[in-house]
Amino acid sequence: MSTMLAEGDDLSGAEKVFTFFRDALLNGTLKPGERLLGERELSLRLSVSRPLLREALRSLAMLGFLDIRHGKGAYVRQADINVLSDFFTFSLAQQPDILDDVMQARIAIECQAIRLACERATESDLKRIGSKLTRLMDTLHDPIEGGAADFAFHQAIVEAGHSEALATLYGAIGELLRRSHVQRREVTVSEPGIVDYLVEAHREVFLSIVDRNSDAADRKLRDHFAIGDEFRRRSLISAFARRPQT
Amino acid sequence: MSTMLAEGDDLSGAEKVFTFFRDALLNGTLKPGERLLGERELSLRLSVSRPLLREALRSLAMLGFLDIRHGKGAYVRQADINVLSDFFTFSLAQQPDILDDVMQARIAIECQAIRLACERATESDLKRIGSKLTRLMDTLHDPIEGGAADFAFHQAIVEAGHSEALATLYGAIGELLRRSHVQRREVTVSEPGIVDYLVEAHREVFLSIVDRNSDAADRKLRDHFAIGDEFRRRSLISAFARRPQT
DNA sequence: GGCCTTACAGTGGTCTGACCACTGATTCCC
DNA sequence: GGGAATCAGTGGTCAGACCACTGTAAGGCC
Repeated sequence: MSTMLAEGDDLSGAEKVFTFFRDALLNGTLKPGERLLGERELSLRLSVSRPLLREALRSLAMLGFLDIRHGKGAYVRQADINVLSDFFTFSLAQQPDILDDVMQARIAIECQAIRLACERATESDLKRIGSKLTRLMDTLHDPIEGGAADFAFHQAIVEAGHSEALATLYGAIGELLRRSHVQRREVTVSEPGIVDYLVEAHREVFLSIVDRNSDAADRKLRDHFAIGDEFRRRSLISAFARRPQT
Repeated sequence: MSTMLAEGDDLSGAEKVFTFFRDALLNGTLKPGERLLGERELSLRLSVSRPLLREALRSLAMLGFLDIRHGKGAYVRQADINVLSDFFTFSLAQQPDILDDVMQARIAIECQAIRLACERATESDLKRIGSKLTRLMDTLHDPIEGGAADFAFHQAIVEAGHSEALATLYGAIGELLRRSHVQRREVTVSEPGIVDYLVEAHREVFLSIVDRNSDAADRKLRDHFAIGDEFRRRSLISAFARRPQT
């Protein structure tokens, strides 16, 4: 209680409230699951009106840091990654050429995660990755299912890295990746040799992890991305080449 | 029977307003730069009170979609990726022992960025990185200045990668990184050989970029991080070893 | 006595109407 | 003509009231 003291008054009201909660969340005064005081009580302590307090609270809720339930109260929530996905998806609507760039982030995260996975993956991690690989092989000719399986495979690798930070970042761009995955499959599914390649590439990546060989795994994964680009490029070319004939 | 409602219309007031604007932004009814009607006018049109409208507006502003200026009005803004930085700082800081883990994300981003930098860096990029290197060498014995210079060097590399997504993610963890940088310098500054090592390691990384050798740059950087860890570990050991003697 | 219903207190949800503070342009005085 | 005072429009803030939802405790029915 006594920790709630007014310090800098230079900020505007809403900013002041927002900052107060941000700091409280950052330095651990407020922990996930905890329940906030009532709005009336809080507005008194922070010396702001209830509507103003609500503006700040609502904003925090919108960002996923609070869960406000009618008739019960406001609860601190572990930040929700879904907000990030929404945000990415949203800003993509205004800036479509960012997708290639997101791919760079994806490579960065996965290549580091796979290194960690080589050190940290448990038996059940490996088993999970393996099962995704099986699923991938079973759905090779279905763009939608296949794309999903592909994504699941890569996601399992990231999880096997057991790094919260990497998983968080990956989750943030996950929605965008999921979308592009299916699209890409649709484009390349008819490309000759693609099926064999897909199986082989993913299998090699998987085996590198089982081998616990970080450098090899990194390299295989990097190659996989590069060759994927190449297939897509080729497929685009042939698509345009076919067009005049039809 | 009235309890059975199709999802969609049962939104509460604030949600309704928020959704209204979100849709307007998504389908292009509202374009960046455009000015919104006044709050009083808007609250009339949407049949909600001004405080309620403000809750929604403030939330949108917090997400970076609006720019509200006192005495002027609210303007639609191009979605700003930078709010992600705040978000990450929040969501990562909530998890206690995340700092070591953030380091993994840092390695992931920098190693990919340096690969891109080898391909994309301009002359002025290289010049900028070089100047940071000089600054780093001039501040070797000052933990605070030295830590800042160290961070600036690495940041310059990421920027030289010219990837919006990577730079954004790096900025997102930047705040957490900055905190640990100075700390680490304070711990290791007394370690024998550290000064020579720091100069040499950074110089090698820099030269690899100038050489446009992606693989080498990646490797050098990775080594640099690994050895930094080693120094810190050794320094911790000797710190504990000394304690009983004093 | 046990279960269902009801009433109540606490909480978020919303509204009204007022006043303050900032911005920009207009007007007025020098 | 130039600078300062003025004013209208806008967001910023406030107080107090009432509504709607939730969980619980008191009460009534079986």
